[in-house]
Amino acid sequence: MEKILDLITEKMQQAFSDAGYDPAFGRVTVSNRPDLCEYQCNGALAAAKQYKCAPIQIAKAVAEKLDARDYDMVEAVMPGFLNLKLSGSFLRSYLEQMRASEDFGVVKTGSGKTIVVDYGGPNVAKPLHIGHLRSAIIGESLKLLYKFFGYHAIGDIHLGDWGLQMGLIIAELKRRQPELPYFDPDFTGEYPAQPPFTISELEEIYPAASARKKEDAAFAEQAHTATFELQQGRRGYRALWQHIMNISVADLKKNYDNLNVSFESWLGESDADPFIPPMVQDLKDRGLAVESEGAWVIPVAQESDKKEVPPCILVKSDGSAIYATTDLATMVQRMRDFHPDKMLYVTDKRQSLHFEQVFRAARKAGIVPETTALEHLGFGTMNGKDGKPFKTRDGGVMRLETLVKDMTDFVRTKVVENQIVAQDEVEDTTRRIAMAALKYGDLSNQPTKDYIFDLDRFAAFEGNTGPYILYTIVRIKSILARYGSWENLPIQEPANAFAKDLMIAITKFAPSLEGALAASAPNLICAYIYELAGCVNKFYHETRILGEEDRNKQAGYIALIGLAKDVLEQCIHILGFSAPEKM
RNA sequence: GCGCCAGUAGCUCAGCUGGAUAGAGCAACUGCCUUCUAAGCAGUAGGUCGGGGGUUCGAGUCCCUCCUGGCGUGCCA
Repeated sequence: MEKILDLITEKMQQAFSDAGYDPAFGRVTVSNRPDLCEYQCNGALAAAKQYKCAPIQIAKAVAEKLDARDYDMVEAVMPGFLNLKLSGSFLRSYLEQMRASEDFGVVKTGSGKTIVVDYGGPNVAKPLHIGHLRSAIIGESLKLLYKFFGYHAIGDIHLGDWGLQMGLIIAELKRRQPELPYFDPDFTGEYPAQPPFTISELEEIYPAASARKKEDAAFAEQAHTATFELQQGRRGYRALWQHIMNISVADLKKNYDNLNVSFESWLGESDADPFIPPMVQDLKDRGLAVESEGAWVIPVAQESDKKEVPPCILVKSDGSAIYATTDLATMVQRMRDFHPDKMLYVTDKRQSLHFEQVFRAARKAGIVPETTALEHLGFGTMNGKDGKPFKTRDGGVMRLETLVKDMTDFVRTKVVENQIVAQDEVEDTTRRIAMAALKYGDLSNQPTKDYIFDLDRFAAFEGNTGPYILYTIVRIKSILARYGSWENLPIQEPANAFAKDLMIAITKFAPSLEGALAASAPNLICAYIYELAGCVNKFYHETRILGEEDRNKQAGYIALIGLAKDVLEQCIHILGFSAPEKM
C-alpha cells in the first residue's frame, strides 16, 4: 500500500498545481518541529525564487486548495512553511488498512528476485572471534530484510577452507603424529572414520602451526607443499581435510546457532576451486588476463579514477591462486547455480579496494552481467573502550563464545533478581535478552562506522538498548494476555495526543524499512523502533488501559497497542532477535 | 606521496535530497510505584557542530583550504 508521506505529497502537489504553481514543489516531509505540526512542506520557500514573490503568499494560496477533511490543521506560517496535522479519521483508516494488509502493507519490491548475501566468512579450524560478530549480525539482518521485501535470499557463509591454513594444520599434524595412515603415500586401505583430533585440539593446532611457520623455514615449506598436494587431490590429505571440515563445520553451526544466525549455503573456497582453472584459461584466451611482473592480472584501472587502482591479480607469480581468484570463481559458480539479481558482500571495510577490483574484473570479464547488482558493505571495526581494536584484558583476541557467555551471565543475574520469570523460563528469557542487547548494540550503529563496544553500557538496559525494546513489547504482551482475545478489534480514532503520536509512529514502518533496505542500514530500523517504543511507553504511562471503564474506548486502546506490538516484533525479527513473554 | 572514511554535549551516538529553537541515550541533579512490569515516564543542567574562508534569503548538511585521527595503497584474507 501507498506510504502516508506519498499520499500527502500527492495531495500537496495537486494543491500547488491548483494554485497555479509547479507541483514539483509539493514535497511533504515529516515535521522537524513536532511542537508545531506533524508534517510540513517547505516548497513555497523554494518556489518563491522562481515566481519572484513572497513565499508566504504561495503557502497561503496552496493551503486554501487542500482538502480540509484530511487534516486537523493546515497552516501557512512565516516565512512560508506549510504546516499540517492529520485528521484522526484519516489516520484511523490508514492504520486499519495497514493492519489488514499482509506484512503491514509493505510493497514487495523483491518478489521474483534472488540475492546472495555473502557474510560470515569464518576460517575452518579456527574459533569464531569478535571480528566475526559484525559480519554475522549485520549480514543476517540484511538477509532477513531482503527476505521481508520478497527476495529469495541466500545467505552464504563462504568458508575459508582451502588456503595455506589447511596445509599448516596437516604439516603440524604430520610432525606430531607421523604414524597416522594419512601421511603414508602407499596406504590404500580405508581411513579411520573417527578424526584423529577433537575441535579443541584443532583449535590449538592451528595457532601452534602458524607460530612455527614464522620461525621454522623448513616447516613453512612443508606446509606449502601440503597445501599444494591437498589441492592436487592427494588421497590421505583429502581424507584429513574432510575430518577437519566435519568437526569444524559442526562447531561453527553450533556457534552460529547460538547467535540465531543461519546460512542457506555452506559453500567455501574449496567449492570454488574447480571453477578456477577453466576460468583462468578462458580469461587468458580472451586476452583479458595479461602477464605482469610474473603474475597474471586483469587491469581494472579506469580513466575516471582519482586514485591509482592496481590490477586484480588472478594468478600469483608462483602459479597459485589468490583470494581475488577465489572470489571470481565463486561468482562463476553463483551465476550458474542461482542466477542472482544481486550479490551483497558483508565484510570488513578494509577490503573495499579488493572488492572494487574484483567487481570491475567480474564486469570486464563478463562473469557478472550488468543486470546483476554487486554491492560491498564494508563495516567498521569494533573497538574497545580505549578506541582501539577490541582485545581481552590480557591483550588477546576474544572468542565469540566468551563474549556471548559474559553477556548471558550478566543478563541471567538480572533476570533472576527481578523474580518475574518462572524458574524454567529463566534460560530462554536470558538468551533472548542477551541476544537483543548484543545485536541491538551493534546494529544501532551505522554499519560503515567503527564503534565502541562496551559491555557495561550495552548490558545496562537503560535507554536506547535492545532490552528496552523487549521490555516495551513485554509490557504490551502482559496487558494483551490479561485482556483476552484482541486480534480483531477495530482501530479507532486517536483518543488523546499520545495515541495519535503512537499511530503516526506506526505509519512510519514501511518508509523506515525501505530506507534501511536502500541504504543497507539496519541502524535505521533500530532508530525507528526506538522512536516507536518511546511512543508506546508514553502512551502506556499516560493511559489507563485495563482500568478503562468505557469498553469501546478500551477496545480501541487494545487494538492500537496490539498493532504496535506486531510491528515491533516484525522489526526485531528482521534484526535477528525475539522477545520473551515476561522479563 | 596519493586515496577513502571520521571529527556534533563530559561519554556513546542521531541529524533523511540545505529550512523554523542542532536531537537522543548514558553519566549528574529533581520529581512520579496502595493503580496494566520503575529494564518505565516527566523535568533541570550541559553545544562558537575540529579551525578558517566561500555559495545561499537560509549551512551541522554544499564548495575550497588547513588541522587531528583511523584505514587502504600488486602477489595475506
